[in-house]
Amino acid sequence: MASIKDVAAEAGVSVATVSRVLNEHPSVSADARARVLAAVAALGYRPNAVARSLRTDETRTLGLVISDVLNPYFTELARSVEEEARALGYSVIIGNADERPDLQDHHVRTLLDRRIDGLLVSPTDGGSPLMLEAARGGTPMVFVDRWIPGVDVPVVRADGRTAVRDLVAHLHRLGHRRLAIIAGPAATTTGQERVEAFREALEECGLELPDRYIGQGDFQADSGRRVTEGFLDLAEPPQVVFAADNLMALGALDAVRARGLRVPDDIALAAFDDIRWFVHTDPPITAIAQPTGELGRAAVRALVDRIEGRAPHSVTLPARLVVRRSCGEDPVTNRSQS
Amino acid sequence: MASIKDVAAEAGVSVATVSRVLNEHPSVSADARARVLAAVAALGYRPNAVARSLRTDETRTLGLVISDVLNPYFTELARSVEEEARALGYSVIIGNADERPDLQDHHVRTLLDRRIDGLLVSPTDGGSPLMLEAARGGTPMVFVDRWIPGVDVPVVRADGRTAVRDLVAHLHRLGHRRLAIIAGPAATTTGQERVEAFREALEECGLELPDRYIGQGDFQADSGRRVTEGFLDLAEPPQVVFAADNLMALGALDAVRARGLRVPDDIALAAFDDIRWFVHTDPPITAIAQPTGELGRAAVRALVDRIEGRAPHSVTLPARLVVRRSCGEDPVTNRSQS
DNA sequence: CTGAAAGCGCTTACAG
DNA sequence: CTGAAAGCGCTTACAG
Repeated sequence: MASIKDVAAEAGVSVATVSRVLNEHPSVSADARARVLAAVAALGYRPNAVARSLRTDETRTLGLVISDVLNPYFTELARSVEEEARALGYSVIIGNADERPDLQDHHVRTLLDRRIDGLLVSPTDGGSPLMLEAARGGTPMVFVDRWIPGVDVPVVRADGRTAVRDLVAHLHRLGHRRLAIIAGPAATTTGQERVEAFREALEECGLELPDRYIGQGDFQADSGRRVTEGFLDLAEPPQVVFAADNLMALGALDAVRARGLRVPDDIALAAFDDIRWFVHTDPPITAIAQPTGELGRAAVRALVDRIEGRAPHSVTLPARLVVRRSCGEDPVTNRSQS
Repeated sequence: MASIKDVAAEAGVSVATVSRVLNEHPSVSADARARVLAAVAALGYRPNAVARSLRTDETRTLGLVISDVLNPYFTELARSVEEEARALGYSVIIGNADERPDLQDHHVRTLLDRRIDGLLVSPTDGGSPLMLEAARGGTPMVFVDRWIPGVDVPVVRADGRTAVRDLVAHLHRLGHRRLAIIAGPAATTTGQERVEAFREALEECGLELPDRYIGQGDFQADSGRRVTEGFLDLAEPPQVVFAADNLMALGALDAVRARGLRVPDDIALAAFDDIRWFVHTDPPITAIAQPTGELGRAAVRALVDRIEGRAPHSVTLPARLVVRRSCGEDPVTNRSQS
């Protein structure tokens, strides 16, 4: 592959001049520029980004470590992150942690070794030594969706509290009194928050959230299935199951179906995170929708602010309830939404 | 950030010795090794992969350019690619082309500039000059899922011909005679092949595929919706719609639902590509499943073979029909499958 | 406006 | 076993 030396030789100038033309440095004569450009075209030259990065100490690359690419929520997040980054002149390398702290560390390490300019993380756990060290060690970093308390890193996330309250009010209005939740890992902020928000909302309606109605999941479908089976085995099963993410809702649906039961007649179901397929499931599923695209874009902007020396700020956006039929028919709330 | 010089100074050896320890070169004394390791730990040193790549001319990185990350098929493909690559000691950078040739070129260019060791591509179109040049210019390359004819690049893909024949036989048995297809872009191999396979299978059953029953889609949900509306507007609408990918099936479902019609009573639906949600849609959708994980792994192995100087080979794996209820009840075929 | 030269952080043939 | 040195492909302060 042609190097800058070849271009310089072909154009009859020094490599410095070639570099200046490539970087649009103003002080280059029109003649030199033309000759360089011709040589570049003739040789099909493309600058070596590796060499450039070594010299300039910037890679124009962002790392994004997410907990699970197969989760449509994160897929969409990743997509909006890449879009915004591209618009700002950055590439992004995605690391999929698969909800495994060891894999998460593997990716953080690899990304750091590659000297990415900044790191966007949705932590799988409470924060490994490596991640804490990176955050303190000056690597520009921003948390998206989930975060790690006690670390001085901006957080871009959605607040589902209001939407959860709307959901519980909706359920209460439909006559449901025994509400259960499939929780995410307690080591994640979203895992904790959604349970807390749910509990508070129940309290406002004068309802309790007994321990047997809190199932421990891990944001993956299998755990949703397992927890739901446990709920169904109870002497007094819940009337509603609220899954803290869309994959666990899928698992819950599997479990209900395997027993030959029907949603919402036998048991109601709702989920945190809305996905396109929820419109077409049997029945369509009531869900809490996050402004995913906005989150991704805001996270990139915050990170790039930090990288380029501006003050980054945390962002919290509201989530909203989308009522469908999986909790029963509600003549009051169930309008044109779908 | 500490460099190899700092480590050398701290350990009281030359940078050459540090490098040897780090690369597990055999001729290093136990004493020197111990001192270097101690210095590495003390400084929290991590080798700069950018510098190493510049020197060794290898990045241990694979590029993967896919047509649409939001398509669950490609998400799963990307995941298996990353897994296999990681197992073989490579990282992967994903570029999402969003079915746009210009974006595809953008990613290919960026990846090439970064000097990735090899490129995995599922082309969005018939092949831009850039891609053809890369293929001919010696960049190790492998096509996955889709490919570009006339280029000497190994192809790893699924052959859906048999499964499509099984599908059509199933439909015929159910009494359906007017079958339509929502095709993918003619510029993609999968877009073409699926229509051809469908047409051939129909012929075997003595059925025709008239032009009005071939709708031109682009593998995105919106096109599935639009084409399906067209079908439903026909004086004699088809009895079955076969969507050439899962997203267009989603769009078709939207369109059918918007008209207040029911699947399969008013119109039957089947899709190429199986996804988890198809079990839970209303009704569950009959689909052709690709061995996606295997495809991703085989593609990586072929690419790494090529990179490391072994002879890569093309791989074709069979797809299979998964019968559900979206085409009507079939007492013969519809057994324990789901 | 232009070029020679230094240097980014590594690896590796060469000499000892 | 070890180190000095060259060099990967760039960018950029410096001198002219």
